[in-house]
Amino acid sequence: MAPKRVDKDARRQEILDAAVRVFSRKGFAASRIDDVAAEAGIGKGSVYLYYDSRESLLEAALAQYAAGADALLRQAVEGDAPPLERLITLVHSTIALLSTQRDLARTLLDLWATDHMRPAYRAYREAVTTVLTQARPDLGLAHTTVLIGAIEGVLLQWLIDPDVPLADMAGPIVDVCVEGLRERA
Amino acid sequence: MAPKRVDKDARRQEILDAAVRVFSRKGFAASRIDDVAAEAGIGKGSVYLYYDSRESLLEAALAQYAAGADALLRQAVEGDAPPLERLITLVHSTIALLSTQRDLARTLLDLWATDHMRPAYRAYREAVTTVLTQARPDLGLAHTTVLIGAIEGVLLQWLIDPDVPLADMAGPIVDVCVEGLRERA
Amino acid sequence: MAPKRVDKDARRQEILDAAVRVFSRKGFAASRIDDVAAEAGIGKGSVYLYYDSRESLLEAALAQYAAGADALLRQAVEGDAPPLERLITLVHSTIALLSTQRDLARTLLDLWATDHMRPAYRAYREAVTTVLTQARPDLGLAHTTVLIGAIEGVLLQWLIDPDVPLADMAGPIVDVCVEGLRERA
Amino acid sequence: MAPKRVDKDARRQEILDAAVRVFSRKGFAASRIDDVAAEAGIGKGSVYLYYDSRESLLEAALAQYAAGADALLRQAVEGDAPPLERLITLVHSTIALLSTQRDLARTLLDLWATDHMRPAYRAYREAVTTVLTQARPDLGLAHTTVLIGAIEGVLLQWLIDPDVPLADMAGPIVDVCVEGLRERA
DNA sequence: TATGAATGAGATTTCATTCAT
DNA sequence: AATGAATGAAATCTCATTCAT
Repeated sequence: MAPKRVDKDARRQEILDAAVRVFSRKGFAASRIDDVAAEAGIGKGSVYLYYDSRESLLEAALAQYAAGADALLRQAVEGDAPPLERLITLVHSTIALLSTQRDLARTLLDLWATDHMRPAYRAYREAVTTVLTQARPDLGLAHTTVLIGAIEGVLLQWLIDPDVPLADMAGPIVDVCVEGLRERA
Repeated sequence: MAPKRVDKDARRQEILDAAVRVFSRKGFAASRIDDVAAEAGIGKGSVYLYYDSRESLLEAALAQYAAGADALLRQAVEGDAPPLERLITLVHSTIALLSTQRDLARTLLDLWATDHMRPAYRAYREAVTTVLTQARPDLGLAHTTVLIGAIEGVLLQWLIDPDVPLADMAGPIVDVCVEGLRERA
Repeated sequence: MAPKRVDKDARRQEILDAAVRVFSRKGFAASRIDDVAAEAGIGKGSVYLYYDSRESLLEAALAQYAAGADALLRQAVEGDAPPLERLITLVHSTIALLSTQRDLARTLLDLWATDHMRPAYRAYREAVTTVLTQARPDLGLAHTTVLIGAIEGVLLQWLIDPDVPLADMAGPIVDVCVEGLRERA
Repeated sequence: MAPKRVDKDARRQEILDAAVRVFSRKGFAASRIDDVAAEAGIGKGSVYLYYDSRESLLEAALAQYAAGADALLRQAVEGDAPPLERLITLVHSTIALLSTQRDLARTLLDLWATDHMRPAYRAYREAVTTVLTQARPDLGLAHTTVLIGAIEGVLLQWLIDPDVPLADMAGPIVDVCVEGLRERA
């Protein structure tokens, strides 16, 4: 029974990975169930043995990302290190998380303007705001917005142009948007 | 001789505006020609008197934005003012341009990850890079990327949450990403 | 009043001629009212001042041909000359009629397999049969069919390939299908 | 592994046969995909599993005819029998081919004046010309045209009026257009 | 469990016809 | 009388989902 379960879960994940690759290449709107099945190397009908609908594949992709992101956010908000350090860590780890999952990141971007992303996005904004406020109670929402913007905007550039060295950008972002702030203090 | 209701150019623009509003609400992929026609208050077939296809509505929206953006970029690159001032002006005017056209901006975002946006996006990046290099030859690509990222990232937040005061964000962006740089020099 | 009437009739005929040219070029099925109006150099709506519908343009074209053909058939059936001579005249004049109206002939062919052509076609077959029977009571339906076939088949070839010298084909047809018969008698 | 109902090739042929029947009844221009699907007893979308478009159904019908006709033409041109005999055989077998496929023949006629038929038609004319020239080098293009015309014209009559005994017409055509020629030699 | 043929709702697009000017 | 913008019914084609095997 147990091995059976492992197989099913593994197959479920294979299909999800295939779906995310397809979504990344063509965008969710242009991605067909046929494409996902072909990418996963299975029959089209089999996709429906693991996911209820095309839409549910999308939800599973978002949920998978949210799970990873959630851990980072919790660490940042609840950690023991000084707030500024936790903030820097969050920037680094967020970028690290995304830079290893380019297909997923592209899929997220494809949905950024839809209601699907609303919750994940809100959580992220709130966590950064919380930590930045802990670190610098004197700074306002505007600075949070700029910092978050810098992270997302750099991500955006990398998604369009893979030559943008995303993994190396955490440093400059911190230099400009966070360390710069520290210096002035 | 006299046009039945409005002249053709005006009607063309009405339809495009309606389309952009629909694209903004539902995303391009989920927008139907019926929706656009209903939004414009005309029959479905009439849309095709002014645009060849659904796709061409999209292209017209992009072209309209590109025309506005192009003027800003040219001013920034070719203007007489000192480079740093031109850069600041570009940030302010880009945000001013977009903040008055929220629906169009959302449509652009909906397409950000597609090939459609590639050219406009590249032009923008190159212009900012050019001016920033004029202003601060010592700074590298990484700083350009952060600055562009901050602008786009702030835009992104405003698109998802209209309460983000986009029109007021040019100042903080400049403070953090540009003025900060000046001080250090 | 009279000149007004003449104008209307002339315009009606202009439109019909334009329609036949368009039908000839594109086939009736692919011909649009817009095409006809453009060919006639008038507005699309004006076509409807002279013809009730697209279909009625087609009927008018057929009626016009039928009127010309009818005269030929009557001459052949009712004329005073010897039957064989009347038959030869019919072959010559039918081909003469069609060879000066290639556009109309193409339009007819486009409709050959439709119910529209049934009556005109039946009248033609009956007339030829009548005259051939008068000329050669000993010959059967099969010979009529071959003769009619030869005429139509030659026409067909000319419609597809304008280089076929239709106007010169009446002679050979008569030689083979009619004179050949006479010789044997 | 086992096909659900019939194997794909058989289903493809069923659909084509249904399409040809519909084309025959209504003409290609007036034939709807729904009609074809209904005639084949399947759903509308299923037609598209086997043919890319409405147009491709037409092309398949033409290709199917062309394949059969091609065999006849090759036999006539390359056979060992005396030329005149091969010509007579060609007339007989062409009519035999068409008389067993009335629906297909009507479809062909529906397209006679279109570019689709140009190649098949040209091949046919060339083959007849070749063989007739072998048989009677003294006869010119005009006689070929009359012979081809007689065949096609008889076919035409049968298509409009099924009572015309097409299968019995090869004899009279040969008598008039071919044997008649022999006698004179 | 796995498959892919079959389906039909729904989308895009065309165009004959109408009618306000 | 003449126009051509506007319309919407009807056609083609797509594809998520189902289900017989």
